[in-house]
Amino acid sequence: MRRGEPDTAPNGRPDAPGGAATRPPSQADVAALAGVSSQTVSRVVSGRAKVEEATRRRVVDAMQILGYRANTAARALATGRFHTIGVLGFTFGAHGNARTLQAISEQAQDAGYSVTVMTVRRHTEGALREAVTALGDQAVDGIVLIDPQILDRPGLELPTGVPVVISDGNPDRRYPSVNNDQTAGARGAVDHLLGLGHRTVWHLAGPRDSYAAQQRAAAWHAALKAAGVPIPPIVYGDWSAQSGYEAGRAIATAGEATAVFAANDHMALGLMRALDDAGVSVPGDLSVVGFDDVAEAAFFKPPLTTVHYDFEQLGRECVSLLLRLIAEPSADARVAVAPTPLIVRGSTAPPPSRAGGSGRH
Amino acid sequence: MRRGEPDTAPNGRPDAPGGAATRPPSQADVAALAGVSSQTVSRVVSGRAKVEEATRRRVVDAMQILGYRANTAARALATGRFHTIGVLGFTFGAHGNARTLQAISEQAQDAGYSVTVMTVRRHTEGALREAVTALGDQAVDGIVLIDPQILDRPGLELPTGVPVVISDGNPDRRYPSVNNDQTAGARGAVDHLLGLGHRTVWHLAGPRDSYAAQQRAAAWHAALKAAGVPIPPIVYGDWSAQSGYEAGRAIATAGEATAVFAANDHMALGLMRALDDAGVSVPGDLSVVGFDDVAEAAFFKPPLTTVHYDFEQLGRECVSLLLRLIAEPSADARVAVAPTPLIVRGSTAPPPSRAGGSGRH
DNA sequence: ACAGTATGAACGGACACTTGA
DNA sequence: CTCAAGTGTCCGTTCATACTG
Repeated sequence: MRRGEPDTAPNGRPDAPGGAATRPPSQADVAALAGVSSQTVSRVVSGRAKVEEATRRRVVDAMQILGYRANTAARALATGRFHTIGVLGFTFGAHGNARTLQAISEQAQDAGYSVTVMTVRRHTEGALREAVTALGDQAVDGIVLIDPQILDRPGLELPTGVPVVISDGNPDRRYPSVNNDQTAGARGAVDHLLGLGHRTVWHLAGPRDSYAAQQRAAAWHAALKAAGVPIPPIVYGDWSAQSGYEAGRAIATAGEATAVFAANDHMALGLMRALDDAGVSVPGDLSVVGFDDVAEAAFFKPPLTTVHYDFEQLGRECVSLLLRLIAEPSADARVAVAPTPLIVRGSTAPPPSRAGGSGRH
Repeated sequence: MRRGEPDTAPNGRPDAPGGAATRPPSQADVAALAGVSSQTVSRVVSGRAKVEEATRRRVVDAMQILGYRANTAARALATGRFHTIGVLGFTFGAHGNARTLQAISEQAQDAGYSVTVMTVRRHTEGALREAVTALGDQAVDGIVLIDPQILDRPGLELPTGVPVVISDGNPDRRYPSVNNDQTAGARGAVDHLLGLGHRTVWHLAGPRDSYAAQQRAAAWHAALKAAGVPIPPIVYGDWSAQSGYEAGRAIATAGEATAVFAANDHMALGLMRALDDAGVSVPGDLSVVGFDDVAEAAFFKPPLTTVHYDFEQLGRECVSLLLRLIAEPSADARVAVAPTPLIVRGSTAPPPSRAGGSGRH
């Protein structure tokens, strides 16, 4: 039914009859109704040029009547700008990413940008290429990479020509990144525990391929080294409470640790549960510190001492930086990092006194 | 630098010199390089028409060399299809919505669709209109409404002309919806508790404006009524653990309840924490059932008995239905609901024996 | 007549330039 | 000469149709 004058209603006013709407109203329709040229409609819409007030009103009224909405595709085609940013990640279902995405969405919306989410499947080769391809199909003005380890994927090629900002990523790479101060957070956790008198602090780390996990582990290591205390082996989890539980069983069995710094709150929860099952009291026998400060952490039993992480600010800063780079590709990419204060609750205490014996088994 | 022949390189091959890429390659560029017409390139891209194999190869090679990506805006303009679905909600940072969004994203991607997230701010009038306007700006082929109470907003007008599917929404409304079986889930929770011998079951509900919360509360009410047991007053929370904690204090103070069905796991967590603080043992003195079955619920103390909720299936079904409606607006909107089985863990038990006295204060 | 290929008009909006008071 | 409004071209694709060997 494209260009056929015979079988279609005249282009001028396609939805006049009460039937199904043929197509959305265009600038031309508005112009016709308002008795002006479509150029004038464009002026009114963009607000970038002078239009006489009376004319403007007529146009606005016509838009109202017809229910005119600008066609983003046409606008994007003409301007080369999509007013859309893409967010690329493994998953948006996980706590931290979800909060970051929400902040990104709000900040982008305030700036008049839409947000397109692009999921990279963890385990399929093809899907990876697909997601990135879609992102490269000239549909976004910029990209926030929310799971930076995606960059380690072989065969990955981020689209060139659009700016990319990495959320919580490796600053050594070729893209600018926005980071909360994970190092300070981890150090704060370790120092808190050492300050309570613990001889050393164990670490329940996130997965090896996570940059955030690596950073936290490195900061933990550095803090112990700086304090000159022995460095226990790292125990690895996968961010899940389940993995924390398994780690907790191992730690309880080993029976050496008096303090554990977990790389996120969910693992800390599983850890505490395993310790409880093993008859190890938290914080009486063993102190636990988490990371993230999820809203539930204060209601764990015991309430979890944890490092507060500001995902919202992270997301907002990513958008700010990205929009700056979109407007001015050579813009300064410095970004202020958000602090990561330690929230002390009930899961940490001085180690059990030597006098009382370590005999908790 | 638009149409000026004088000050611009000839349109034919703008990025030939090694300088900064002027603009992405177009079909015309590919066609020129391959020595065919751009129409032939279009055919190769769409695969919808016969092209001689040798020609096809030349075109594909040319696309490779130039790094050609189809311009989605131009395609959308020409076809009227955006291959994008919009997801509209209050927040994607909350647990359930985040998981649903992730499932939507994956399912949409598999079908070749992008996903645009549109956040409606809870408390600003203007922003609401803005979000919906953006969504209505002819940029999506369909919408999944993930927070159906958005529909209750005064002045809200969802764009017409694109199909809308509601996730977990009121089926009485004008849009088709996909629902997990919340009613069965809530009934299962209540029946489980009554089956354990509790005289009645209290309900810690979600916020009044949430349709999901309403449905769970209604099912709880119906189950009690069907059992012919007394119906305690509803206690309201806001989904947060904090609100669960406050409710828990009130319930502990009242001292009447022996069983509480909480409308989500996070409130159940706060509830249990408050009970513990008040010296009420769970499940010894009081049983608690949650709703959602978050991954952490098994690691609460005690492990939470809860109704399992399949957000992933919910999201997938929403996309399936929406794509069906996009392809065929009059398609059948029936959708199979996912079961919501009760997962029995450690937070439920028979009520304290009357003999032992109810005297826990 | 047949198989492939070339042609040119939309799609809706933006913008440089032009025209009318 | 200023300022509001109009004209015409182009953005990159798709699709119907005309063309060619």
